Amino acid sequence: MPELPEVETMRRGVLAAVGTTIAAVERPRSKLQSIKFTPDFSPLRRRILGRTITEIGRRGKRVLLGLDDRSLVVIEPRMTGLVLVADPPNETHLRLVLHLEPASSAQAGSRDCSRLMFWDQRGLGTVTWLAAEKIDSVLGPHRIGPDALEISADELRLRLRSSRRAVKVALLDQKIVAGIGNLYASEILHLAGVDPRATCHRLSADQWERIIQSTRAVLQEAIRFEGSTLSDGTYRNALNNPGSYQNHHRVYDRAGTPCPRCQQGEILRIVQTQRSTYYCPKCQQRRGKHPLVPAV
DNA sequence: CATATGTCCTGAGAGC
DNA sequence: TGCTCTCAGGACATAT
Repeated sequence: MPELPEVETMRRGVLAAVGTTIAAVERPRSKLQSIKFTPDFSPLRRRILGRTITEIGRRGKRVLLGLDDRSLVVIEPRMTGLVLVADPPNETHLRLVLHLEPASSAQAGSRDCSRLMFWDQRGLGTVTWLAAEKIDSVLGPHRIGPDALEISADELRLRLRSSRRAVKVALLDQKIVAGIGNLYASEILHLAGVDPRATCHRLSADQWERIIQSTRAVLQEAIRFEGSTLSDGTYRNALNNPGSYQNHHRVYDRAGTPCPRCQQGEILRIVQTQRSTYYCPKCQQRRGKHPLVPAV
């Protein structure tokens, strides 16, 4: 699940690890198949053991641990991965444990962060170590687009103005804009009052402006509520507590309920490129009056 | 049995 | 025809 708001919440939740040194790297033994490490686990452990974590960042839906030799550990949660500093939901799906020590005695005892963990139920997530000189080829602008919280309406329109794809499908393309996933794409387009089936090259500058405003509003609000924990309960923040933005969803997984804005139509579920899309057929139309973007 | 929030790859078909 | 774009489908692995 983790999309930009969930990954950003994870990142903020493990910031206490900045300044600590990686004292041990453990892959808990389990009957499950290992997640994918690049390079393989043993060489990866050798590369990061003894290094100090100098910064913790985010690139789209990935958490980045910057090390003191300018190399990078990239944690990619994909469907069910979690980055944790508190005890994980269970031991079975714990995939990686970094044991941390304060780098200087000055830090000891202040903020406690003795372990940084990666937990992943389905095991589709990945952990990758990148030497400094390889970072750009994997995470550079030709591989991943601008962050969804930073891209401008003009830049987004420029990148999609000749596209024949439906706008909802295009917003999921991480090379175009990074961080939007299936859940937030529906929420963003509902707030923007744009039909998710509308073709990109037919959208007006005004519609792109509303999409950008809604992107920022929805993602920032979702971060404020620490992301969405759906009915399966999988997503947790770094302290293993659920988010609460699911209580503010307007359309996602709400087919058959009245539209919270116009109160007229029922929310519909359709399928686009094999994935669910939710929208209100009354206030998200290709043509006709577009609604005001309400304050969030 | 079908469903699930992400990403990567291959191949078929459409359209300029 | 050739090139580019788009999408279906499968894969990954687990749980409800």
